[in-house]
Amino acid sequence: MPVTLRDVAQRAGVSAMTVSRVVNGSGSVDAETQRRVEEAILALDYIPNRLARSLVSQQTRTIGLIVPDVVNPFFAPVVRGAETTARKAGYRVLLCNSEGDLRLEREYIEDLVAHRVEGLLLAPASDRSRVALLPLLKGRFPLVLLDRSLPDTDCDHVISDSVAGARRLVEHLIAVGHRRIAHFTESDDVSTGRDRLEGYRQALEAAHIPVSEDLIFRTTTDRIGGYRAAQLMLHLDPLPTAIFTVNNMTALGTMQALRERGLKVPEDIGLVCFDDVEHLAILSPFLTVVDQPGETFGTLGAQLLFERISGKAGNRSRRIVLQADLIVRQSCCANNGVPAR
Amino acid sequence: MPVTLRDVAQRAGVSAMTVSRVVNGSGSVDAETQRRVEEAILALDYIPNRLARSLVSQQTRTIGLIVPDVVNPFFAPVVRGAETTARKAGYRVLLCNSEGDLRLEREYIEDLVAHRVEGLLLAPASDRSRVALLPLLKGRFPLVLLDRSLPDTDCDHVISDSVAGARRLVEHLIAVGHRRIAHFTESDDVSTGRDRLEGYRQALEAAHIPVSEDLIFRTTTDRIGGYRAAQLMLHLDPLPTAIFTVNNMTALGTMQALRERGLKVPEDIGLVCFDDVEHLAILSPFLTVVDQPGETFGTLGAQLLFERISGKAGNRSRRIVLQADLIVRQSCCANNGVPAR
DNA sequence: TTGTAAGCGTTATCAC
DNA sequence: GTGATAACGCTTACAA
Repeated sequence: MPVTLRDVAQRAGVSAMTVSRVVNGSGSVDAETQRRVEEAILALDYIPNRLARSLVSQQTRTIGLIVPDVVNPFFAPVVRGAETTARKAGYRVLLCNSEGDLRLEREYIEDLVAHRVEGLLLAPASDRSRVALLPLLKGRFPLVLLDRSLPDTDCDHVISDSVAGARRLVEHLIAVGHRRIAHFTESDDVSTGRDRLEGYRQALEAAHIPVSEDLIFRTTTDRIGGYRAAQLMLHLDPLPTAIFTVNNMTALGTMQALRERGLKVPEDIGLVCFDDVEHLAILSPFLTVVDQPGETFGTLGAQLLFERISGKAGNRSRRIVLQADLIVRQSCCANNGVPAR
Repeated sequence: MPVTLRDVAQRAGVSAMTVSRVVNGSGSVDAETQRRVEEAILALDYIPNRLARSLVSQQTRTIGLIVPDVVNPFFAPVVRGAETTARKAGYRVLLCNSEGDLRLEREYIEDLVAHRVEGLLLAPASDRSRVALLPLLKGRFPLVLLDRSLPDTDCDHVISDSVAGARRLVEHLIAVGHRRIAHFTESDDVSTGRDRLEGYRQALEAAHIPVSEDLIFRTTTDRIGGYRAAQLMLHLDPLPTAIFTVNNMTALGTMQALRERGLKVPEDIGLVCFDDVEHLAILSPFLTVVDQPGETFGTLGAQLLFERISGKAGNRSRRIVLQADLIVRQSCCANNGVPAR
């Protein structure tokens, strides 16, 4: 139903090829002919069919970007960074929300490949995302992993140093006097979760504080997960004096549960987490966090990807580890002393 | 370079058509042949080229969704609602971030049309978005506007009742004793801004409070905008006792400026806004807001669009106006009395 | 049940 | 400077 090249050609009294040349500014066209063609294009509101174009040119100038949650304040800047970089390179981005769901993620991956995107940026839902990537890996499809790495998977990465970040966060808690520190983490099949748990252990061990499995709660990395973990934790006696949650949303849910119990942060219990909570610091400038440079994840990820796409990347896979910055605010009793338990 | 139907056909020792039939489950294929073809598909990791498919079938089963800011807590659920509904209908969504930029928005519109999306959901950047839509409107292209309407534009809409919402918000302020109420709004070419200003006026006039242009500040609807408007407002003497901001991000920026001046909400000054601030209420349960049902915007918008696409919609354009709910918290001195000025 | 031919809308190539 | 032709990967229509 839409207007095609032929329609324009017919109206301008020329061949399809001439119209194509005018549209693409390729080849040379007589000035008068060009004028007639342009007139026809405008009159008919002709917009070239990219499907056909891509089919023949064998390039879509499109990349895919899959994240577990566009809405999460951490991923939002990642998306922005990737999109900006892609635009500058003349590429568009197909953005997909996997909702952390493996099946949905797999569907999106196939979908994007079916669309013949030239590369894929993926923040995988979990280690098990690997299965869906196997065919791509085998075919050396341009692929860059963001935020989370995959075991036994040799491909480009942009991640941050979760071990060091978590360690510093917990060291900070210890430095201000905490010794009974709970950790809310996710199931064992997400690299960031594993690494942050490792950082937690390292910090405790370095301070000769025994690591108690009773203080480690497995949960989902959303608000509900934080809420549930906190509820479980509240049964402990004595209560921990501080909590380290695996990410921002988990911290929010935790806050909610603590609030409902009448516990105040940081007076009654300390709270720190990974990922800053954009905007939130303005309303409640107290959560001490490890802030990851989201936009940089997107920017660098896209850059790596374009190097792959253009074949400039070589055979070895690159691994970029970004620094995660500690932002100390007041959520851990740094100023008021640790509650006695 | 990717594997094609022919490659599979060759490997399975059949014609391309047979492979096509197996892939699509259309026509009838001998069980043994089918097995061989499936084996070949698996062995080669064949994924059908959707570009080619769409080109011949003349349908992409794809819709476009353009919002000014995926990250904004209001639009996030809109996106989710639209995506879920689309998926159920067997469609995928191309999600684009216009950043409120008219040029970018226009590029995305053309891009999506070039992609031959079958319909478009658009939360327009401003009244001037209309220009880019003219060709679509003329061609009766399936289009549904979200959140914001466009002047002199006859097409399907899902908006909320900004006039009534704003009126109720300001009536509430008045009811608890405020009379000197500032309003931070956007430039005049966004329908929601206009409507909320209108609601503000109506509420004041109904209470026989003169509308003072000095109390109305035009700004951008992001955090920076709120911050700047608040800084200007702080020069007023006497200060207003309450502020009504056009949306959530503006309120955040306003908070920031007030905080820097040592003004507390709601003790020193009241603050209410449109749009709830997801998650935020947990940390700081005090902002009184008009909450718009974001997800419903997306869901209904997509439904309207699919009715258009399938031709079930008829000629007249539909206009859905959603109720905007007042959520009273404690940001307007309801409990503590209005500061004397 | 299976294969052949034509064509979707565009561009690359090579004549004219 | 311009146009015919083939091809991109696939499906519809028809033939065997």
